[in-house]
Order: sequence, then structure tokens, then C-alpha cells
Amino acid sequence: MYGIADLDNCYCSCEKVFRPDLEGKPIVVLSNNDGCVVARSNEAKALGIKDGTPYYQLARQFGLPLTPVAHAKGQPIEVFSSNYELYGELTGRVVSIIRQEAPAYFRYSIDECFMYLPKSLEGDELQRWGEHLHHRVRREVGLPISIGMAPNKTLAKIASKLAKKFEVYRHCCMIDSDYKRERALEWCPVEDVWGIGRRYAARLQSLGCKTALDFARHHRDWVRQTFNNINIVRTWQELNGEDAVPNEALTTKKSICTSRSFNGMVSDKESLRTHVANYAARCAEKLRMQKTVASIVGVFVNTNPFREDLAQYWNFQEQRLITPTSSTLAIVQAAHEVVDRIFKQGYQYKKAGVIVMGITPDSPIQQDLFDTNAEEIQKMRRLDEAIDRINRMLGTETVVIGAQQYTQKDGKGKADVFSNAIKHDFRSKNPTTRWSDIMRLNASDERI
DNA sequence: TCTGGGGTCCTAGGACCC
DNA sequence: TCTGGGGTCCTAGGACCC
Repeated sequence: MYGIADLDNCYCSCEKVFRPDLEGKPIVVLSNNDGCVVARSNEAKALGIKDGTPYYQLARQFGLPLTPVAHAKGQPIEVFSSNYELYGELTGRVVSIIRQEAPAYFRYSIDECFMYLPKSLEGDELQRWGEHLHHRVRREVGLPISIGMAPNKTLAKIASKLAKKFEVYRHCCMIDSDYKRERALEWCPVEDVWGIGRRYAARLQSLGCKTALDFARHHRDWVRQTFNNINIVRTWQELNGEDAVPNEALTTKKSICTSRSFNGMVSDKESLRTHVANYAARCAEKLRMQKTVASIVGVFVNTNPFREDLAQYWNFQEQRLITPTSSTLAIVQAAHEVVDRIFKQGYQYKKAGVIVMGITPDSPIQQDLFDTNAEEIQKMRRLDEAIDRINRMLGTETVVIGAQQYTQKDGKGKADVFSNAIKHDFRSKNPTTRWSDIMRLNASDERI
């Protein structure tokens, strides 16, 4: 049996952990640059707010400020910029509890974790195990979690939806018989099945499948011939009770991408190079974190596709490295070479990104046959290690390379590289990761 | 004026290898 | 009319996930 532990409205729930006054209020969390709604509390969903709504539209509809207003009272919706430092830390605590409770698990995303369930338990015992996990996470971290249990991952996901939806399950729903399976599939709209996206859902609906059960009852050959795709056949198999979707190969990533939309437009090459240097440096850091090196560095740039009145340009090119590396300096340099090739004067750029590919373990590295500079490489490694250590201890971007620094107009102040570039006007504090944000409670405080 | 960021996998077709 | 068999690698396009 598989289990899935899925945090309810993850980002919104994280915001509530240190703000109990938010309980019962509609909350939304915005994407980078305060662009779109990416998370909603139940109360916000009840107001009809849709995932992905641009914030300026929401602000217009509900009369919300475009930037924070001091002492705002009676605002109909609480708004937050995304605070990944907080979400990463709190969800990490949840995973450490799962590590203690489940025989084995693999993290699927920031807010979901698949688990293998204890073999020794069945029926009511398993149900109680799930409820215990829910309560422990709630008590020790303060986050609400729903648990689904079933013979495969697709059915476990459906079970977790039931657990969220109906209180009778006490946050933990188990599908362990054909009867329960069919009742669950009958309830589940086909577009809500894990593995069936917008396109497949539209086709299935046009073919008369409204619920997951309608789909499951078709013949396997019909599924294979209609879609000619192995993944959807596997989804069909799982709806019928088999265990068919492969478990995540817990290997290292095959590509790593860092990209951002700009806060405003960028038209000069120097600024673009600075942005790209930051994304490249971030990619190098991610490579080192998973102990890998990359042999290809790609860069893309594009203008704002929503501005149909402006000239449009999109380009992506790669630079191959002779020696695979995770060195910040080497990857930034390669990315800059690509920028020099694809930059065109006269456009208003809105977004850029760096992708590193050809990823392999960092030892042994295939050295360049003609490269006599092995000593240089060792020096660069030690430099990166030192920078990583300082940034881990004193906060990200305490040390950056020169190319990452945005020109400060006033010529002073710490180069807070990303915050200079990205809008996050509604960001909450980081009481679990920053000394300066530690909470103070007064004896009279209702939170005590 | 304002519209996110990060991934994986599959299929088809062509180039190329022995 | 006839013209092998078995592979890999790459790219583009189209899906999917959170």
C-alpha cells in the first residue's frame, strides 16, 4: 500500500503558522514579482478566486492596494508575496516527521510526499496510523495535512482529495477494496485524476468520459489506440487497481533551470548580463548542492508576449563546456558568452533564464585531454566551497561575484541582488531562519 | 502599468554507426 | 521486381506534474 501526505493549501497554511489571527480569513499567496495567485486558502477559494489570476485583476476586483498600506484594517483578502525561505523550512520539518513515522518515503514536491505504508498494519490500524501522522504534523509544525492510502499512487491521490473534502474521513482516507475504489472513481471528475491534464481531459470528455470511473471502464486497447501514449495507459491501469506508474527514480536532476521575469523591462545589455549572471550563479549552486557538474550552459531571453504593441524577440542558445563544471565563475562566463551571441539591441526584455544540462556526478570528472590547468580547477572548487559555506552560515548572497552586482544608484547598501530585481512587497517574516525576525511574545499575547 | 517558476517524459523522424 | 538488421543520438513538439 502507498500513502500520500499532502499539505492543505500549503503556502497559505505556512503563512498562518505564526499568524493565528489569519484563521478563517481569505488568504492568497502571489508568485514572484507579485504576479499571479499561486495559493489560496479555503476561504479565498470560496470567494471564487481562481488559481493563476493576475494580482492586478484581483486588486481591481476586491479593491486591494497594489502595494502594502500601513495599518490596513478590514481588508477583504490577506495578500502575501511568496516566501520560499519560510515554506522550505516548515515543509522540511514535516518531512522529518514522515521520516520517523513511515517505513520509507519519497518527496514528490514541496508539499507532497509519497510513503510506503507499514506492512504490519491493515484496516483500522492503518487508518489510525494515518490519523496519528496528521495529528503529529498539526501539533509539532502547525500545518494541516491530508493523507490518502491505496494500492497505487494514482488512487492514493484520489483518496487524499476525499480526505480533504469530507470531514468524516478525519484527514485520512483509505481505498482498500474494489467497492471503495469504484465509489471514489464515480465521485472523481476525470480532469482531477493525477496524470490527466487539460488536453487529455478535454478529449476524454468529448469521448463521453466525465468521471474517472467512465474512463476506467473502457477497454485497455481503446485507451492505447486513442492516445498512443504509455503514460495514460498506466494511469488507466492504476484506476483499475494495478501498481503501474514507476516510482520516482531518486537520481539527480537531468537539467536545472533558473529563470525570472523582470520587475519592469530591461533593454540594455549590461543589465541583462547582470540578471543572467545571477541565474547562472544560482544554477552552479544547485549543481554543487546535488554534487554534480554540467557540460552545457544554455541561456534564453524573451520580450513580453502580453505587449502585442511591442516588437517581439525570443532566443535560446547553448554553450558546451570542454570540462564539465559546477564552478560559479565558469558557468557565469559561459552564460555571458551566450548572452553576447543572442542579445539584440532595440528590444524590451521581460524575462531571461539559464539552463544547465549534461549533468553528471562531480567525481570523477572527464578532464579535457589538453587542459593543463588542473590546478586552477582545484582552486576554483575550493573558492566555491568557501563561498557556499559563508552563504549557508550568514545568509544567501552574503558573498557574490562582481558580475552579479546590480549598479546601486545611491552607491551604498548591501547588494541584495534578487530583491533589487524582484518585486515582493507583501512578503512575511522568517522567524525560523533569521535572527532578526525572531518573534517576541508579551505575557498578555493571546498566542501564548 | 500590471500576467510565475521549475521540472519530467514520450513519440516521431532523421542522421549516423557497425 | 529486387535493395538487412540492429542500434544510438539528437531534435522538435506535445503532453504532464507541482
